[in-house]
Amino acid sequence: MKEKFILKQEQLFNTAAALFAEKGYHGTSINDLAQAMGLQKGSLYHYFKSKEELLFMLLDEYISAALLEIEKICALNVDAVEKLRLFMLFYSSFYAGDRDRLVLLINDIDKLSEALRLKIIEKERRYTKALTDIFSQLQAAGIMKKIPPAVAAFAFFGMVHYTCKWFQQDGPVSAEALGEMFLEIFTNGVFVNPVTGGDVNAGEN
Amino acid sequence: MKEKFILKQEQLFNTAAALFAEKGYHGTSINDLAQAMGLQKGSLYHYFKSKEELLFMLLDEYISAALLEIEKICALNVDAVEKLRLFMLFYSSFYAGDRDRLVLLINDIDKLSEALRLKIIEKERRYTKALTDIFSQLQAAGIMKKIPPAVAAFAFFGMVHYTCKWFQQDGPVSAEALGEMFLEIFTNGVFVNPVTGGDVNAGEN
DNA sequence: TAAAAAATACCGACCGCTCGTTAGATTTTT
DNA sequence: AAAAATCTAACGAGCGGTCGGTATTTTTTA
Repeated sequence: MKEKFILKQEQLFNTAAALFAEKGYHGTSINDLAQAMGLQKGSLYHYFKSKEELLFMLLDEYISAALLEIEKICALNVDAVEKLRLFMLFYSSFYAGDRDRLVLLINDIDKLSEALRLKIIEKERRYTKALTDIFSQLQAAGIMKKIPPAVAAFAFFGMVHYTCKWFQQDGPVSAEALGEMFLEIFTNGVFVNPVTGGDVNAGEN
Repeated sequence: MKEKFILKQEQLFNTAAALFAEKGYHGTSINDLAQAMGLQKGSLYHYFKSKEELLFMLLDEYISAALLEIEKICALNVDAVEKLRLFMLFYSSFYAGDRDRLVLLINDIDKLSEALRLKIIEKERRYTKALTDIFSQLQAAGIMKKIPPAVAAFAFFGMVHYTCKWFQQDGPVSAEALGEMFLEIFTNGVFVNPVTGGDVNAGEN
């Protein structure tokens, strides 16, 4: 039975994610982690070969799961408006749904060495491209304002990623409801009727 | 002449901010900092009494400057729409304008001990309240959709704070232009014409 | 089914190194 | 000569990681 190993490793991963998220990667010692698991630190090295590899596995597992779902959405045969809706709803609830991992992805990715970091960044790049492509399509169709797609994409990622600093899963707003709000803010804005003044280029095309 | 002291301390602060931003608070040693300043590490203790106090001073100086300006804006005798505009433009260009300090504020605030962290958080709380108050006024006036003001505020902060992960000051988009885009996205959305479907409660009031 | 063998999980001491911090001596500036 | 800035050397603690050895569990064998 390999099950036992996998099970305990998973428990270890979750504990590590929680500790890293709380005190930072460098701020959490292997000993801290061992204590939280009720083990001696030497014992942990049966589950990973180095602290850095542990961090990498946490991040990679997480981002790969997101990427899989996102590429499914992008492969759907629906128009760009609907694709954007699905993307944003999924992305919001996915990332607002696992605070610990999100904190790691935001704070500690730079603590990886070049080689490992690039593997993570490459995957990030893929779904950044997915979203900018959707924006480009929307602009080509005259539906979206001429805001640089990359700026729009990072503005959205910012809204979502920052949830790890304030959003509580057990609070009055669910992760799904939050996604709906982000979608609405991002596509139509918070104002009931458009208010002009500093408009970039609203209404053309 | 106290000038020399202040000047060198300022230089030290900027160096520390850059290193902390790059490698993290725990990832940067006093020795790293000393080398970057061309001094021995013991010598640095003429300029601060502990590493933690150094971090605190960096954060406090920065957030206090922002808060001062924000409270000026809130005290202006203009309507809420204009107040929101001024708030967002200032906030965007201020935070997108000093990447190092912003990274610290996002990543390393939790490395402070309880007592010092609370001092920073209290100031953050004040300008979070400033923005939520503006939203409440806009909603009372029927100008803004019924999105919880706190959610809207954090959505905006997220867009801005996340710039430290991608925005380059010397790139094709200036910090001011970025502020205009964020304002437009946030108030009117990226779509040219409102697209319904998942609307929270657009059009009422 | 029971003993033997193999694989797994864990311990605890230890390595070399770096950490933040301190204190006293020394150099540089005023 | 006084004051400010810097250096040197050392401290105790903690770091990530290693290793030989020991329980414990699982698998194989008879």
